[in-house]
Amino acid sequence: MRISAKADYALRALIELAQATDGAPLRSEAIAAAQEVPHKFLEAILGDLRKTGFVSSQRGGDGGYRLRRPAEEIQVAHVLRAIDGPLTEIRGGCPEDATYNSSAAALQLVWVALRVNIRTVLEGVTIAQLAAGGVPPEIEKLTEDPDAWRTHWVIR
Amino acid sequence: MRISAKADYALRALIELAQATDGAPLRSEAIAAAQEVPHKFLEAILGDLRKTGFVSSQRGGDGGYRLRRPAEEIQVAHVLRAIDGPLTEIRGGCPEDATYNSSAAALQLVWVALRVNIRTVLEGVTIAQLAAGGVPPEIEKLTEDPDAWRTHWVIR
DNA sequence: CAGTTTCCCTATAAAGTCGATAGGGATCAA
DNA sequence: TTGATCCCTATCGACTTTATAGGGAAACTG
Repeated sequence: MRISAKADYALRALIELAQATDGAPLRSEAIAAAQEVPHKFLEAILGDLRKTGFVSSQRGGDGGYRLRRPAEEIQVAHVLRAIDGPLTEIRGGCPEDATYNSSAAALQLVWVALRVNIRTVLEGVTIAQLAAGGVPPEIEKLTEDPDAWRTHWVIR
Repeated sequence: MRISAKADYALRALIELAQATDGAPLRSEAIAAAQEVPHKFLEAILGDLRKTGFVSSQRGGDGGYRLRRPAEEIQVAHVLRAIDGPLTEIRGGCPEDATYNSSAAALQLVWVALRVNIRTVLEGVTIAQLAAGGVPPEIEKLTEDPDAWRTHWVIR
């Protein structure tokens, strides 16, 4: 699972917007500064988020960006799909379309099961929860094993 | 999670080798034909699998490739890491190295939990199981919900 | 030892993606 | 009208992906 810089920046921008409680919109420059992200790059990402309905924008002196949907309804998965495309892709297609000859047929089960487990996490966390500084208990539970925090290296 | 053609071909080649029970090695051409994979591309992949210790090779008239390790000990995750790199990457680094300011700190928990769930599937299936035509019951259980077989589209 | 077979190594290549940067046009509020 | 801000297009270098082509090196066969 490769999370691009673009997707990471998009999530951080949405979290920042979710934390702006007062009515005033946030300028892209302010978001970029708060999250230490290249301003012009973030501008392009905010454009994508606007086209996909996550934020609305206003130009002019008091302009900026606002969340367009309640933060409680925006799942991490929604953002990743809008920015990076499908969560799970096998050779450029979706898992249920992967076809194998009989000797490798079980591979498809692996890809479908993999997608299920990816969805459990990414559809189980909302921008509102992240903006509040946490994740749901069932997700947090997954991180409690110390091994979860260790990299498993390639065997050579 | 993006599974490249290369990784997919590598897994299918290893499954094919695991099913070759008699002592004779399998020629790359034979594997390519059985799995309908471009021969020259597969040759390069088999070279990678040899360098990473998954297979051994022999040249000459009766040459070909053999598994170098027991199929029961080769996890899908091992192959993907050797061919495609780390299972989970956030902006080019590992989840535990992702750093955020305090307002977005909870994102790291998402990435760590995500990696845990990815590992559960990919470290839970071996080449031997795939060659036998199935996956462990706890993995298969994940695929039983009909929704597991449906694509979740982007919300616009 | 010659011939055949197979692996092995290097080069090439088109297309696409990623992570930006630059410049200026469009729009809005005061 | 002015200044602020969003918005659009173009560009860029580096890298990755999915291959294809040609021939060298080694092993076995008779």
